Amino acid sequence: MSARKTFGTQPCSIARTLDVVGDWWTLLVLRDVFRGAHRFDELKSGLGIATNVLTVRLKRLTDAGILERRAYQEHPPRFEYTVTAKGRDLYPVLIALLQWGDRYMRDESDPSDAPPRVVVHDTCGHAIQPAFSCPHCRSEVSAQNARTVARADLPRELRNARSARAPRRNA
Amino acid sequence: MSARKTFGTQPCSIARTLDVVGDWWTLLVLRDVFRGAHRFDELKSGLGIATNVLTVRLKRLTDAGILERRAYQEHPPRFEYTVTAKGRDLYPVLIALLQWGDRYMRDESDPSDAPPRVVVHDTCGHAIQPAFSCPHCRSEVSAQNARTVARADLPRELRNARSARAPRRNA
DNA sequence: GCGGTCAGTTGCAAAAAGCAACTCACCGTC
DNA sequence: GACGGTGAGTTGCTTTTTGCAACTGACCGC
Repeated sequence: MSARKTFGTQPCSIARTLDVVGDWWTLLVLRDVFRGAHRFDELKSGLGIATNVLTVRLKRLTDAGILERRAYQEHPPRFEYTVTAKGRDLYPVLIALLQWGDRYMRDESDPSDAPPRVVVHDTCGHAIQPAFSCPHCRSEVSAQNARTVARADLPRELRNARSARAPRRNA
Repeated sequence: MSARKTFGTQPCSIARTLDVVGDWWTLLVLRDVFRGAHRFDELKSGLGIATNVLTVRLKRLTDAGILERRAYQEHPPRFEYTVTAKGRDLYPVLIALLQWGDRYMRDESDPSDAPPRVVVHDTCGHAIQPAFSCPHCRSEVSAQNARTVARADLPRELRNARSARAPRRNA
């Protein structure tokens, strides 16, 4: 019947997020917007994506409030796409994918196949490898020392994470 | 012609990673394996995924070295799927998706729609919201204060990030 | 020997993706 | 002032992928 199921109704934030950005192209479109490609044609030629697919992706992303579509001239109408605050907050997802790919998806037989992109932290000016860390004890968080549990299973006094506060305007 | 393009040939770690885990189902399968679902049937009924699609996804993930397929009994042959070290390192991707969904994908009109899962850090025992931080200056990394640049564009003395060292066996 | 469980396979219909060609409104230029 | 080029798509057609349902095959308990 349907060629895709919706995950949006699942009571799980991962499923709901994937419902919006979980397909092959969407995150790559976002990656290029982060890198400064804002126009339809830039995205098209940079990604090698079919125009009809790009049209649909851009519409979905703007409908979801992740991108913003703005006319930068009127005659003829021309548009540019920029990330909203909501879209900016997807940056960690891209960083996480980047780091995993850097570690595992390189061609080991090709010595020239170094990761071509590095993350630069403006605050301190260094090329870095950001890592998830615990705001409480500041040590690194990985699948080895963390797990997710149903909120209901947590002892009441440990439910101190204000998970999902209202969308922040800045930072 | 083809209904999907391969990103694996792009010289970009994000693209290469999405080539493996970038579709609608793969990361959800992985999520459930992290949560302790290891058998075909558990995954099937937990996800509501079609069996043929699950078969293909599990095969892709084991071929990619992200999951491991092990017979847990011989007669009749029964298998279980567990994450490898490579698969475990995808945990940050799921965390990143979880946190974004917690912030943006809740139903604001439904007060009972709290995020049902929280991350617990075994090391300190607290429910936490892990954040990407810079190992150098320890401040939070976001799209606001970081960007990716082509490695070649970096001043030589700042190329101090050993990005993508060989796969670690532990931690 | 009957129903139940596990781990799939097979077959078919519907949706999505790829590709190529086309549109429409302008803009610069020869 | 016709000619080519650019930006942002739309349309049409074909190939893949997904969803769904039904079926298989080996065993197990009763």
